[in-house]
Amino acid sequence: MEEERDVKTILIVDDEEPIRNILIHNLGKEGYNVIEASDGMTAVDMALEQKPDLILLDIMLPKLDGLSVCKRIKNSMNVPILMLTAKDGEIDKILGLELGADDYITKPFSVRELVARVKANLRKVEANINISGADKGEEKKDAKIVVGELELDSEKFEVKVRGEIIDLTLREFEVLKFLATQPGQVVTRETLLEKVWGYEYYGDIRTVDVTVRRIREKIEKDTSTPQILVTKRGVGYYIDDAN
Amino acid sequence: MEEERDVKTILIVDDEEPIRNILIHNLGKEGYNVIEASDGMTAVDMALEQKPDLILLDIMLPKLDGLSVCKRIKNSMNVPILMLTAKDGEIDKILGLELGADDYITKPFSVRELVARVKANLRKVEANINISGADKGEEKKDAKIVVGELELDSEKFEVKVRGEIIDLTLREFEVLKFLATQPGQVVTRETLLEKVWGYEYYGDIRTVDVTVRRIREKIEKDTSTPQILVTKRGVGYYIDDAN
DNA sequence: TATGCTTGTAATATTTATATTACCTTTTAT
DNA sequence: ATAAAAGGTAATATAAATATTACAAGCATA
Repeated sequence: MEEERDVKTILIVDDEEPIRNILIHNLGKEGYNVIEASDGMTAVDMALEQKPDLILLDIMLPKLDGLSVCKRIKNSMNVPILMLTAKDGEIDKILGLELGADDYITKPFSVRELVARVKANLRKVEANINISGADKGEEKKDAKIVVGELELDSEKFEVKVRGEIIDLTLREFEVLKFLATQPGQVVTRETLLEKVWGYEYYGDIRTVDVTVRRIREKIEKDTSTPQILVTKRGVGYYIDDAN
Repeated sequence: MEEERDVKTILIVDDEEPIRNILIHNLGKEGYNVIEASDGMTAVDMALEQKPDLILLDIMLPKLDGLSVCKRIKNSMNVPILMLTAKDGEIDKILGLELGADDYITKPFSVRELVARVKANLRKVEANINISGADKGEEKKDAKIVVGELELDSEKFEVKVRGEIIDLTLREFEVLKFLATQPGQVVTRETLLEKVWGYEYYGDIRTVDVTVRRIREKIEKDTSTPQILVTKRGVGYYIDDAN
């Protein structure tokens, strides 16, 4: 029978001290040995030197972003990496770019859930079970979304309207994509701010209106009577799939 | 017209007077009604008595610490609480988050950021009140209501009558939805005003009639002999589910 | 560091929803 | 049948949400 192995070490990488403290406290309480880094460079160094059993990695980092950190570490060692993200759009990057992240969790996360995920990932490694973050969102493979005369390609970040390629900025693309993944469903501005801009965003709600207008300028025949990206007054916006 | 309607009240809880003053000044400037408490006990009392729309709560307090205050208040009312924390000794914050604090901000904070966070949190609450559970992703249970030849979809804010999609305004939709959730049940105008328009609404009762009429124009074959949204003379309105 | 592109902000204009009012019609009770 | 009550309607006024615009700030790139 296998005895309990020595204490597991977890490396936390986040530039916000409060977040690190939350994690240190809770994971420490669970009996893990916790080490921390506040920027990407340091994270890579610590990972290679101390060889933690698991890494919690924020995607937004100074000096070297989380995605690059993930790639570099995965390049030279096989440690489970759990990514922290602030908005839904970032999940695509994690899953799509084949960085080798093993799991992800969106902020704001419940501490209980995070601890559970950490445990699960450690367990799986120990049992040598091959896991991938993809088991969370199978349908994420839908790189292409087609709604009416709208086509989105999340891999190419390309949009076609009536067959014609349209050039959207990243922000515009993400808003359109979020709406297009659930055609007909009315989405509030608040939801868009949270899912596209990120929960940490605290700006004017009208920002959404302006972005919507810019999208419309590019995809609608007549901006004054939108046929695709439609307003539901008093509620928010939706993609009209009635066609 | 009066201007007392939606002035939001914010309770500031901090033992340092200078901090309180900064907050009072800045939030007051933004048009909020600001009340203050300098210790935990008073804070709980004031919260329960005055029912502020949002609470700014320092974690370090005399008499009763911020965490306990948070817990007590959250226990008896559902108000957004924004925790203020000093930059060191942050471990406690975790607990704050687990206790149901909605957000936190670390000292020293930028006033601009704090005001933005306050706004964001109030906005979130408001969005949830106005469009009840619409995109909270919680209970999809009552997303669709079908009564006779009437179908309501609360996610799409869409109404179908005899298969045909009808375009209702938000107010119309909410009245119809309220009635449709309890088919056959007669609802008074007063109840509708309270449930759809809101507690604090004091306006003409005729408003209901007019709204009902507009709904009828859209869903009834013949407005002079309503088959779906029916009047119960002397009482109010109801959805006829006898069909 | 200059340049162009993206994004956010704030002020204003426009559109749409909603409320209110006055008056009309129907029902009810006597 | 008639008055009183209840409800309906349409026109208009008001309020609110949204659209638009111009500009500024940020960022990356050359």
